[in-house]
Amino acid sequence: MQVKICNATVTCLDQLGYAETTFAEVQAKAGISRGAITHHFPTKQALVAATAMRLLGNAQNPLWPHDRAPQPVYDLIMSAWANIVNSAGGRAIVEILVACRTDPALFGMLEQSLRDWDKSNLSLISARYVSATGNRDDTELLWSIARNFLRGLLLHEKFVSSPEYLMQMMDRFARMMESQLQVLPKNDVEEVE
Amino acid sequence: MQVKICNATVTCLDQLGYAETTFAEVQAKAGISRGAITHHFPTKQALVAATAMRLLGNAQNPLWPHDRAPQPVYDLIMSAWANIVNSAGGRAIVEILVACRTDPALFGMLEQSLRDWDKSNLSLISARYVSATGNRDDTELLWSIARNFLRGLLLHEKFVSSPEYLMQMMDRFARMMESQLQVLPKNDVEEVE
DNA sequence: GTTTACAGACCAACTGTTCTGTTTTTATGA
DNA sequence: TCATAAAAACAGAACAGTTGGTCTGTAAAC
Repeated sequence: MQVKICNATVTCLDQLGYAETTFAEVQAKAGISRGAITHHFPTKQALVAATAMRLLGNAQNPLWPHDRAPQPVYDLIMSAWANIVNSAGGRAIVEILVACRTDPALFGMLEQSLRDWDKSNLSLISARYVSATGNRDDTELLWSIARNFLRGLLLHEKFVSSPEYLMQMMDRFARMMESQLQVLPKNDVEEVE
Repeated sequence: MQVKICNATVTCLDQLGYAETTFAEVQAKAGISRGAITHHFPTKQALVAATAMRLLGNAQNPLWPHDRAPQPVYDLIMSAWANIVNSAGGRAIVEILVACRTDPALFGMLEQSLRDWDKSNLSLISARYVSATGNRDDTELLWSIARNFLRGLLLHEKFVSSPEYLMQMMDRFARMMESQLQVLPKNDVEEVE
């Protein structure tokens, strides 16, 4: 049930935005009663926060499975855009991030979790890629930059002159990152908790 | 009067977000009557769209005056962050961009203007900087990337582990851009309409 | 005198939350 | 195993507060 509610919330956030994501709308989209939602999530912030946590859990990189070699930098960036950031879940996350900026209650619920996710996500990726400088902090900086660029691109998407131009931006950015990062050779991988 | 109303709207967008930017709130912040707002801007979308246009007009680069030499790439990126993107107006613009994604009425009012602004802004900057490849399209791509990164950074700002880390990201990104772009020598500048 | 600029009341629609019921599951004890 | 009590899961009505938009009234400008 909670899964069903959160999924409907993601759809609402994506299609309607944070403000228009109302209990009534989620209820209709999920095909359940009002009481079911308020029982599990007493406030709107609790509903959205729970949805965010679920999204982050799912997005904890389905992109590089443990048992296969890491993707090339270029491919990873491209598929991160297509499969994560520019997906219903990715767009929902951006709605939530924006809402956090001006909704103190929501921010309080998510601040620590988002910080932790950020750290663990960077740890995970830094274990498989390395900056041309060999510096681990630099690797994390570069991937942080990539994530922020992709999120920013989401805001620009509807105003881009053509879909091809957006792809050119992606390509140019990915090539630039490619020149700064490389896949770690397998024997150099040190497992991170 | 319209200026006063729009300024109050910017403050509201920045501090409260798009959803909480209500007529009542703008009215209170501007210290005027309800009728004054609805007279000039019959709908909320009209109010926000007018505010956006005004913001874009103001942001049409106060950063590189016509009578002085262009700033170095690094400096331009740094001051664009501090003075444009991460300002009340910049944050308001991001709120509006996000709202446009799910508010068709607002999107319709701003789509063309934002596209035009984008184009003219890139034209202006491409007249003063050039990609290492010498390709003008590449120059525009790079500056588009920069703008989207800065906007994305705005969403991340409240979740960054420390202000210093954010500055490290800025520094790293600016250095990366610096390696791809250079200021055009003065005699090469071709004026663009 | 006609249009524009402002003032402020008014209203229907909607929102988040609370609440009272009803059903289902779970825990308990003999 | 099974009765039964307690708790959790759901359903849906009710409500106070707010919102965007409209409407009438007044003053000023052209």
